[in-house]
Amino acid sequence: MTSTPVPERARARPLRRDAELNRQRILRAAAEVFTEQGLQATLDDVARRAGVGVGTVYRRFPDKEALADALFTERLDALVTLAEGALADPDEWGSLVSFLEQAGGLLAADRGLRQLFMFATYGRDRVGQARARMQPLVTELVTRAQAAGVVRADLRPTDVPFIEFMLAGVAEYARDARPGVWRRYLALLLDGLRPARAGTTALPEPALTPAEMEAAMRTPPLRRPG
Amino acid sequence: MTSTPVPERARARPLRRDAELNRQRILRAAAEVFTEQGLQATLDDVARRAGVGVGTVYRRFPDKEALADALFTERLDALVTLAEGALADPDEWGSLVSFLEQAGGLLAADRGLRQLFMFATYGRDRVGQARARMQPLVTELVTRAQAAGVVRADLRPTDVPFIEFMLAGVAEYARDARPGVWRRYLALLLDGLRPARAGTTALPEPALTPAEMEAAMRTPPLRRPG
Amino acid sequence: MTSTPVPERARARPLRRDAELNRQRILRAAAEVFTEQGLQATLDDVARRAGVGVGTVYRRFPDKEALADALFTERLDALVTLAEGALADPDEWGSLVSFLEQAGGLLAADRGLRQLFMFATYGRDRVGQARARMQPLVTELVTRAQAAGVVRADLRPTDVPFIEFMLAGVAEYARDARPGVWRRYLALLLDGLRPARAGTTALPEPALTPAEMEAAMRTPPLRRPG
Amino acid sequence: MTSTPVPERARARPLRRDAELNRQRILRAAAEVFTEQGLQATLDDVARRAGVGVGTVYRRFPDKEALADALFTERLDALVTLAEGALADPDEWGSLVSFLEQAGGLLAADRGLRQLFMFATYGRDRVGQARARMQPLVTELVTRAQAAGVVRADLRPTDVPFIEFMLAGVAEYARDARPGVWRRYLALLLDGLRPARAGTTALPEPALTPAEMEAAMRTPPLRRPG
DNA sequence: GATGAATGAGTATTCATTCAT
DNA sequence: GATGAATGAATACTCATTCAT
Repeated sequence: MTSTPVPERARARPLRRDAELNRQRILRAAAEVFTEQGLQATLDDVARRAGVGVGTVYRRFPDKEALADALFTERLDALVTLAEGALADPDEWGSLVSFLEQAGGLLAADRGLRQLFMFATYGRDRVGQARARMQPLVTELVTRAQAAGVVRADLRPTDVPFIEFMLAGVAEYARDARPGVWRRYLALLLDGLRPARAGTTALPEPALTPAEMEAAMRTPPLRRPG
Repeated sequence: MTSTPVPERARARPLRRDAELNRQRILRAAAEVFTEQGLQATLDDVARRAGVGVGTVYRRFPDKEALADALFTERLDALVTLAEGALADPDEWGSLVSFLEQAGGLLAADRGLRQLFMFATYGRDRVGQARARMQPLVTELVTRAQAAGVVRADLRPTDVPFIEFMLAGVAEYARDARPGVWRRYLALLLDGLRPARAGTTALPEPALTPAEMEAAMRTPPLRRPG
Repeated sequence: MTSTPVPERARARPLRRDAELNRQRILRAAAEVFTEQGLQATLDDVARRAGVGVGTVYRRFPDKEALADALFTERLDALVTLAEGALADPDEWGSLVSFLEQAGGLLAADRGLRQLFMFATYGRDRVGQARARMQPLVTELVTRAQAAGVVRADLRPTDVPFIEFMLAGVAEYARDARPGVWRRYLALLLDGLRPARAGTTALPEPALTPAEMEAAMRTPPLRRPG
Repeated sequence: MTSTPVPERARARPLRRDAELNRQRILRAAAEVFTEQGLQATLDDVARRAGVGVGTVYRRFPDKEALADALFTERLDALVTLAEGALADPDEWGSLVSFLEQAGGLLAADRGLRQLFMFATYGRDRVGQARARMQPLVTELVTRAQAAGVVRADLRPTDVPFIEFMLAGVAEYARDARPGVWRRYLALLLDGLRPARAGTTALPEPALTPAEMEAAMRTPPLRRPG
């Protein structure tokens, strides 16, 4: 913070130290602002919170979408970390549960992220990449649990993100009335994840394939048609 | 007052024929447009689609909110009808399932309705009324199933709308990639609704009370949903 | 008030009994509505108050301006009547005073009329005709008083309407705070109208000629230039 | 804080040069446009005249009211200056006359200002402040003249603004036909202001108290002035 | 004739994005 | 590089006026 405030600047690409600093500031500000107000927050809001000019925001991120995108990526990175942590836990069932819980916690705390998930006009681009990194981890989490017989056999890795979407739906609706209820519904879902027993129905409709998952992400934002 | 100084004024609704027709056209158009684009659609869009001028839309509905409201009411009425139909079915489990399925179908088909549910700036007022009419029906549906021992004892009537919210979350995300997957997750949830067995966890976090449900509806939402 | 309120209807033109009735109703309604809300009142407001449809208003008056115009004329007719009454009074000073007072009272009671006077976008057309009828009366009032030596010699008949405009200005500003203050300023003006004494300045700037008065009335309403 | 990690941020107003220039341009344009068209002029009109985009106008002034307000303030400041100048003149009568004349000139030249005074939807807040600054000056002007015996004893300081309103009324009506006639009526009024003589009536109706003056300003005015 | 439904240009305001300093 | 000023298309809503019934 004190020394070498200005970068080495030898190679072309890497941002100057202070530029990178600004980038971080903006991302942090955007996270806060979007978390509080949702995605309709103004870029001026973000800039003000970050203590920079709007121009600076635009220098770092081509447009609002890109900023949301970057944020999205960051959050997904957090999810990846969570998944990695979960995998490190040898408890097949417990690790899955804890992953879903922590992911739910992230989603419940962040309105902007929920909007991105549910009505994303922004940010779908980078998701693919992040999801790609997630996928093997989640797959491992799921198959390992299935191998241990603690999770129903017809669960698919792509079901996991959808479980999160469901929790996001709950969290959004109850956001003020009772921010924590999503845990109730996670419990319900967890019971549904257990191995088949009497009365269990096989899951109809196959899960989305990874390719479909991709496609879902790329769905055009649905702006005005005319 | 005696000699008819004023011509025939007083027939309750003379030209109402075409006016009502237009009202229907507008509602139909709004349904389509909101379904496709969500609530950020312009009233001009609606008017264009209906083939009328904006002024006509405003003549019928004081503002955008009122239009969404009317639409919402219509849909919620449909839900009420669904619940009534379900109650008429003596099969305790089947009726609940069929209700959830049909409600899911409605939600899945209508992006505007989903937004209304989740990010609504509009229409929360009427939801209360509709929910009020729903509540006894849903309560009956749930308690009857519990009495018959086909549903877990700790399920509460206010859980039902949340199940719908979850399905809405799924439907929104997969809306183009695979509009029907929500059925897969309904199945998962249904398995979770079954009576407690080994491995079932008691639901943590109490369900929302009806009062909290009310409060959730009245939560000041975001201004623009996108 | 009781007999023959409606014209003989023999020739082609005169309105049907009920049509004329409607015309009166509309004028009465307009008077009320404009008095209360000023000229920005909607023609729908007027129609509603009159208990007729807007279409009827438009059948009787080509546009809003014409309606305001007609109203204006009506009021000016009242002024004419006032002037006639004043002339009947042999008291040269008293009659002038009483005319100004009554005219002031009319103006003070009617916001629409004040607006018409002060910012008229409407109604200037017919004023000419009414003013034409007024002029000889007012002229007589003034010259008679001058002949009797009770009014300053340089007062001109066209000054009279301007005295009204001034009172209108006062009345508008104090309309709620103290509706009656205009009388205070009328008194001030009356003192100014007295014959010249020591300290009296001759009036600079000639009064408007009748032709200029005409012109003032015809001043284009000053809408948007582009 | 030591090594300037952030580039020069903090110079109180860097580019303000051109911004301030634009602000001036906008105010000037608004003055013109409002003067010509009155307050119903569009902010687009103002922007067009100023040669800037509407957005720029909105960047400088939160809304139309604020712009009118700023303009109003400027003008009222001019009035205050006028009053100060008048007080500096030792001639008790002449200074009062010259103040009324100059104020009349301002009002006569500016249709927007007249509307603001008489039908203002805007700007009433600041008027209060300006009036507050004016009041002691005007009071001094009046009482000094009364002490010198050159003005009638029953004149009150709150009469002064009303004299202006009267002149505004005249000026508005004759604005095109003869912009200068208001001087004629000022002369008339001035004669009325002279000390009581034979034939002078005591002013009926007390003048407005300062509190009533305040109240008059706060009167909810008409929405659109035309 | 009367009615009130329909029309659409017009108004204030917002906000993503560009660009001169 | 950073700043924040400028831009203008877009949006919800109003109201004078026209016209089908």
